[in-house]
Amino acid sequence: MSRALARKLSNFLELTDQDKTYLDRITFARETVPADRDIVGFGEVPATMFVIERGMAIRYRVLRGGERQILSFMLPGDLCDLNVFLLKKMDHNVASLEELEMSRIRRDDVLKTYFKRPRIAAALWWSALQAEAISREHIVALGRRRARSRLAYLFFDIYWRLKAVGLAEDNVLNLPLTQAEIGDALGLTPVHINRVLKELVEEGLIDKQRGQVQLLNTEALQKVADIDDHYLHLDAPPREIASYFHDLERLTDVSN
Amino acid sequence: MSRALARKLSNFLELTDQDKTYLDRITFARETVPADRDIVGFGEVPATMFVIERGMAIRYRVLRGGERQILSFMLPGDLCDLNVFLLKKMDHNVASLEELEMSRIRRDDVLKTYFKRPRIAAALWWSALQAEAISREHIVALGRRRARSRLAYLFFDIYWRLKAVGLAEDNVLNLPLTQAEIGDALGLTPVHINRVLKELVEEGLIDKQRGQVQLLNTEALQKVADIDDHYLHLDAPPREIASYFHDLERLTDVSN
DNA sequence: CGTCATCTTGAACATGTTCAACAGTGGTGG
DNA sequence: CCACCACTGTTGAACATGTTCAAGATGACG
Repeated sequence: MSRALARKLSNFLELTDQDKTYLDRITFARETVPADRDIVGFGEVPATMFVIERGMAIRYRVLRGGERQILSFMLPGDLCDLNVFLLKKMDHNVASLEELEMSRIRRDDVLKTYFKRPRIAAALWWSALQAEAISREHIVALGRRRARSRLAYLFFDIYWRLKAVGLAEDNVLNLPLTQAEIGDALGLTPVHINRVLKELVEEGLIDKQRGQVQLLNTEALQKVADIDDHYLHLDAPPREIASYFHDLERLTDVSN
Repeated sequence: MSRALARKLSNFLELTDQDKTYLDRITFARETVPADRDIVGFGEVPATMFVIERGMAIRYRVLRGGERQILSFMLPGDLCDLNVFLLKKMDHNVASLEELEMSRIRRDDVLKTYFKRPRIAAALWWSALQAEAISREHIVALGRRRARSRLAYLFFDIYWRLKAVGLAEDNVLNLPLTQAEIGDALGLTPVHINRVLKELVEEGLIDKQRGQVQLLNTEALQKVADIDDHYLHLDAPPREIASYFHDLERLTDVSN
């Protein structure tokens, strides 16, 4: 059922057919969500975890004054949240940015995975780690980068992540965001986003049209962004860890 | 050996004497680190995880231009990182802010804990979750709050966390930070920190002297910070989760 | 074809930065 | 014990980046 999840996890380890079958079995209730709908609301106690299958979602917080801060973007294959299982209630919202498809994974099945399918659990853990690395980069961007730099960083973040799940052509990315939403992610006003975006286009660094951005000069743009492509930690885990989980799984009941 | 860790984890679940003995057994190599030393450097592959026993540390990144962004503060009982185990190399540094004591936990012992002591593993997982909630709040602060608000937020963050491990008297917190370091955490310049700090003192909201901050009017200050105290998720996990791990542990070999 | 959201642009403004100078403070060695 | 040094904190003035407010243009969609 969940092609996206398998695709994402296979960045971390090679999935056997058996693994893929297992993932198919625990993902269920695939559904289509219209654009701009809250998927999980502040204060709720989510009973299942879910996976984005198609489309883009955000996690965000709204402050008392009504300002919004987007905490992260969720792309196909991303999980939300390995975490919320232990929390009593959500401290933020999750919403669709466009029409998307998602499916669910039961809390029980996640817990069981931890003990019955250590390799897959390790891959899930890994994807949580990657999310944290992304979140660290977000903090750096908001704390210590100027507007142009934040924008460039955003493009690369999304581009590399889309690319990692095979959803971006070379130097082109779909970005179904209004300028206000970009501002909410980067801690800037829509007006300023508009201006800086215009600059980047005029300088020939990017081109844009209808929710699509083309990176015209990646080298220069990456200099503007001041990042390298290592922070995503998309490469496989250290060998010893991988083999630890592999060995462990051989000793474990994999029958269900 | 590790009083701090047990103290912290007991916020999440009741630790039996056996649990405490187990934690003692897996923490080792307690050592004292002088102030302003890198504990784990960028690019390194950490072989062990560690726990802060006494004192304060930071995780930080340095940009090409030399600007620094502090990613998080690490207080006694905090782990660094449940995460790095799966990463090939560190994408940030960890350093001591003052003289501190830390001890280590072997990678193997962490992995074994996951399968042999599910309850403790759940508590470790929980503490990783809490760290993420803190990091979400950091993003909100940097993205959508003004300087006064960020400062007030920082005081509460550290205060509540210190309080949770029994290390803060009422409305007083030790904050062994220079104004430059506060700036590096909040995405502001030292000069501006100085000015806003002065404002807060003149308004009678706080008092400060020698690395110590007193919260004089918590109600007003919390309004300035625009946060509530729920985000730390210090309360226990949902009952069903707790009992799941409890049951699981009864079926598991706890002998070593 | 009308309506709503989004985008675009200008001008005045605010918050925070930069640069620079000096004061306090703690630690070190003579 | 004092003198010196380095780091931290403090303050002012000019400046820059990004915000706010406001108005109009464009575009998507029924």
